[in-house]
Amino acid sequence: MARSATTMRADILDSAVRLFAAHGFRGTSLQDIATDAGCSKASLLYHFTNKDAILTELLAPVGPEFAALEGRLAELDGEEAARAAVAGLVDLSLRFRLQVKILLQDVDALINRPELPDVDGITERLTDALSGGSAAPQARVWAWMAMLGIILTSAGELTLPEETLRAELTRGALRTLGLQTD
Amino acid sequence: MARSATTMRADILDSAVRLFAAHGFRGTSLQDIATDAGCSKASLLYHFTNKDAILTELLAPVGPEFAALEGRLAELDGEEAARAAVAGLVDLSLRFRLQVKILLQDVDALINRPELPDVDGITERLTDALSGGSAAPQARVWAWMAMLGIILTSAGELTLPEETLRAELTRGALRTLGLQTD
DNA sequence: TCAAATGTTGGCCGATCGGTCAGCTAAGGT
DNA sequence: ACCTTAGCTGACCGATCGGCCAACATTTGA
Repeated sequence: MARSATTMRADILDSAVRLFAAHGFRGTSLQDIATDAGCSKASLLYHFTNKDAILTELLAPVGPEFAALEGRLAELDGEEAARAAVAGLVDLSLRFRLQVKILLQDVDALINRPELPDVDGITERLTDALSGGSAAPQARVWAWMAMLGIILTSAGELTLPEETLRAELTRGALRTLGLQTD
Repeated sequence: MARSATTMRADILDSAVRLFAAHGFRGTSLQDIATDAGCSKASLLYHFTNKDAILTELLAPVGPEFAALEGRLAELDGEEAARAAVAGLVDLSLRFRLQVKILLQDVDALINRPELPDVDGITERLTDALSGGSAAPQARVWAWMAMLGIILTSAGELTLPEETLRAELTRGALRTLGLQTD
């Protein structure tokens, strides 16, 4: 018992989220995760029932956060809703960089999994909120939604400090939607 | 000899580009492509030396197009270069929807393949062109570059006519970059 | 002190992957 | 009629995948 069960699970999830984000879910083997986490492949499957369970658990915190954002947006209308949606999405994307990347790049492998966040539904409702602030057509909103998640793809390459990145993402989003920036 | 060699190769590439775009390179097996193209797996490997060769060939037309765009941009400066870069990228992304999606989502599987377009280098030079028109910081340009490619991900879901999509993508890009729109 | 519980591992399994090969069919030239 | 060639295929191969299990190590509590 080198590490406690809690520590071991955390280490495995830490390795998995980095590797899934870098090489994709299908491009990462259990052996890859085990090597990175410093244990055997069999040990992974003692702490997690299977590979999918690892993915499900590391994405678990994201679902409720999106749901909470949707709840907040439901009470707003028009431009106010759109600005809140931008702020919320920028915040979530920065706080869950790797998870958002996984959600986007492996969306095909994740679709139709009831235990995971309903990406399509979430996207649809957020699109409604973003469109509320202007007559921004479908394509413009879609474009910005996609942009937000994918820019974090280049996590390692973007050397900007987090606050600068947050400000630029917010400004770019508002501009794309046709809303005034400070 | 059901189909001529030329027809067969074209059919295989047509199946492959759709399946790679939908399920990823790693998520598509040779058997999947063969079934879709209506032939045996062995027949694929008669027409193409291996799975990589299929990928290389269906991406082949994209590289020269990007290179040509870079060439045109090299003769321009400042805002003029940025506007030309936007127009060129929108055009390429619309004309090579599926290929662009593959390039983005499977970038990890494609990196360091000398026979394929140098994604990193292309991105870097286009980023320079886009930045030329304004003081647009790194993050804003990156964000829009990513957006452009990924929006085409939702090819099937976006029901907008191509001309509307082209206009909206162009307008959104110019706005994000802080350039005036018509 | 010694089980019982917890954590860990090497070795193994069936499935699937990309890729090979001998051999089949059909068309074309002579 | 015959042979060559191009096109195509079922069967098979080695490698790798996710997952399972018996056995072993370590800690814990009575």
